[in-house]
Amino acid sequence: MAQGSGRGGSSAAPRSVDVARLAGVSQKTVSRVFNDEPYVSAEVRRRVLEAAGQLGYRLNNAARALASGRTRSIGVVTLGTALYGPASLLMGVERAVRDTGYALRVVNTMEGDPAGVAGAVDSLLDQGVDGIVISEPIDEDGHDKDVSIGLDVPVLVVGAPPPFTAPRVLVAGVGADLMARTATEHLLDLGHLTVHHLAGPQRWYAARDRREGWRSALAAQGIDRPPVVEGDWSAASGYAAGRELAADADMTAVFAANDDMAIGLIRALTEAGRRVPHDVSVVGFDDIPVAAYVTPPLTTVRQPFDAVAQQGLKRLVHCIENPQADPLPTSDPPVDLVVRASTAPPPPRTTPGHGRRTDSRPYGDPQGPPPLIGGASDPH
Amino acid sequence: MAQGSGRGGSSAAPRSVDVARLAGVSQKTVSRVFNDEPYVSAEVRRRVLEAAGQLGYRLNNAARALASGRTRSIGVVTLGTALYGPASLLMGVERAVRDTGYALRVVNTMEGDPAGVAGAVDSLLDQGVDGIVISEPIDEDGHDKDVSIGLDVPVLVVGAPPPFTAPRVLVAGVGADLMARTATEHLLDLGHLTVHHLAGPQRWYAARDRREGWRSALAAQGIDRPPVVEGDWSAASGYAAGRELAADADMTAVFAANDDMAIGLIRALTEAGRRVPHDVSVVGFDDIPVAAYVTPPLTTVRQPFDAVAQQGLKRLVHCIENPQADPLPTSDPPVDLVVRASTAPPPPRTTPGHGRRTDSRPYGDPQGPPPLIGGASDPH
DNA sequence: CATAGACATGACAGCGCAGTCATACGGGCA
DNA sequence: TGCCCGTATGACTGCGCTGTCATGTCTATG
Repeated sequence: MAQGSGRGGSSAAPRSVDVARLAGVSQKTVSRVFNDEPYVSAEVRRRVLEAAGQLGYRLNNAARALASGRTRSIGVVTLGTALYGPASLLMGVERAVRDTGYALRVVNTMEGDPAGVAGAVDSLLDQGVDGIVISEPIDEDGHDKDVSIGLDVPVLVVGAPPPFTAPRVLVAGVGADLMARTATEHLLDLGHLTVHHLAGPQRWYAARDRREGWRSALAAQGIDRPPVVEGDWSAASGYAAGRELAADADMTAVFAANDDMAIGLIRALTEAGRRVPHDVSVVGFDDIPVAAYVTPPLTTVRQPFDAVAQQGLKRLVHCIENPQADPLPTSDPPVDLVVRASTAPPPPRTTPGHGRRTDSRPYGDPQGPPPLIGGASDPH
Repeated sequence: MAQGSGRGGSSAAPRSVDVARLAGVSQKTVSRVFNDEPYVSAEVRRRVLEAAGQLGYRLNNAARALASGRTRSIGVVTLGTALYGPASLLMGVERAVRDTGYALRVVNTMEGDPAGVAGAVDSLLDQGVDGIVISEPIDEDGHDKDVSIGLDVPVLVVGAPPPFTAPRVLVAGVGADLMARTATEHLLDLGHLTVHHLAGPQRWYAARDRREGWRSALAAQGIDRPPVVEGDWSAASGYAAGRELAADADMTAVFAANDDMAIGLIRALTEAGRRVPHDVSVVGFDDIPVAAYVTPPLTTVRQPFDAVAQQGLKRLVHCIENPQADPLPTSDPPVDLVVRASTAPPPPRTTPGHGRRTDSRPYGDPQGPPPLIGGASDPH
């Protein structure tokens, strides 16, 4: 229909019949070649490929999807932010998807979007996908709690517990709780009596996870938990939190739920005369690209986005292609604490207030370990 | 085929015929309703929608694409990095695409990928898209120069000149050259005699653009250009460049092609005893989220990613849906220089070496304007 | 030498929709 | 009254591919 002109036309994308005719085989054989099906002789395969190349033939995906019932594409639901974590995860997913031979469809859920994750999933189902990846979902007002997937499409949830009612759900944890715990323990090991926590917005599962890791590290040692300060991931919110925390003279260590907030926090502390890491140690989370170069270089935790995405997608694809089979096992990603110069032992407690050192070295030149740049403890 | 079972089955996605039967209309009428075609009475439309809701019907996109020849999706080619610029642009594109009613397919080109942009475009064409957005392409060895799009699919190139041979190409500039020029002029206006440039990798058009803006600002005032130092966008490369530049005692101002490099640069200068902004002023590019909170808060240029993406997509969609019509006009995005505390007038030149001030205020407390946080000159 | 099996290919139907055309109805206008 | 046009609907076809099954050829084996 679209193309009413008779056979004579020279434009119009070539179809598999055209290739078949040119190669002197049946249309079905062309299909076999392009799907790597068995039982095609080398000679015929060669002829078909040559004819295809000559005509500039490419498989029509729509027809393929219609006939086979599979779209060979995977949908991803992401937050619509350029935040380092979500963005990195998305890139990891893209890389991983490409390896699997599937195509990628992307849909955002804007924060505050009433439709939320459910709407995004719906739109992916409309578009037609064989599997869905939900990356770091947030829990808008608790309403997303029970997103149910009507269709029998497997879902991979990354970085969150499964709040989804669906026939087949996989979970790929980035192990944020464990990593947060490691970060907190690092501070305790340095001798800090307790560790404050600058949390992310608790609507985010990722933020809750990190808080939980912090909580469990303190709980394991029977340490009381100072009140949690909550930010919104932004450096601005970290700055605001820092002004608040700076007032607490006993505060010597903070675990921030991401690097941006840690940087804002450090700035506020510095302005308030609390030196980092002299007076206060700060650990971030993410290892954003500039973390090693801010002042002081930030001790932080690096998330294995690529590894998580790759493993998760392998499992998702397995689940798509072997609907009955058991899901592949999952292995925990490694924890990677990057120790730089924003953490140090706490100041001596004999004299309350400032420590005994009165040298005038500016904050820009911390006395702790020298800035680690691309060195042994800054693997890359 | 896929489904051999007779009519009796209760699962299997409902088709438009099923809806038609239930609503007592023809299949074609259901199609009309779902495509908002004219000539459907209100009563029939209501009945169809009700039946569809009852059955949980959703249009089958593959069939639709096959029958109509349009996939209603747009492909994006991005670099596979979580760098702030590309990531923000991608998010902007996602938001904009959603508004247009198209779906989004995403493909990365990894840096160093021999196939490069051409391969990514090819894979999108394989997948079937009605339009393509190429976001901040890079020019791998100059080989990408002439990516030609065989199919008659309109292409929108963002942030680069059009190196593409295609029937229909649109360009959406982020105006990086103009912005770079503004940044450079800001430094000259402060009294700096010249401005050094820490460039991005010149394979990137974005990096070339910024260098060109810097060049033209100096050229306009007849100022000699110091040699360009080239980094790779990373803070590490900025740091390395900083060590190099710090040796040049005459150097008082640097325009860095992105914020990450600016931050690494500042760290290196600070370690070398060159205070920012006392001794050296630094301007970054991008306005990454932490830019206002590093030490010193970074003067930088904010790119209007959302505006560019939105306008570009509007034009692309127009081009898709009106193949013959003239492309929509383009308007230049606004330049947004965010002045913070990393720039100041140059030190007095009477005494070579350090300026006249000897006060011992640490760098963390710059004498320039106070850190601007969420204030008037930090609009957000 | 007959025959089962592995291999190689083709004929045919139909996936679920949108395009085209035919048809039927109702009112304004000559 | 008859005609035409705008409206509303349906029958039919085919988009380009893949699944199923039939068919044909060749080799190994009893």
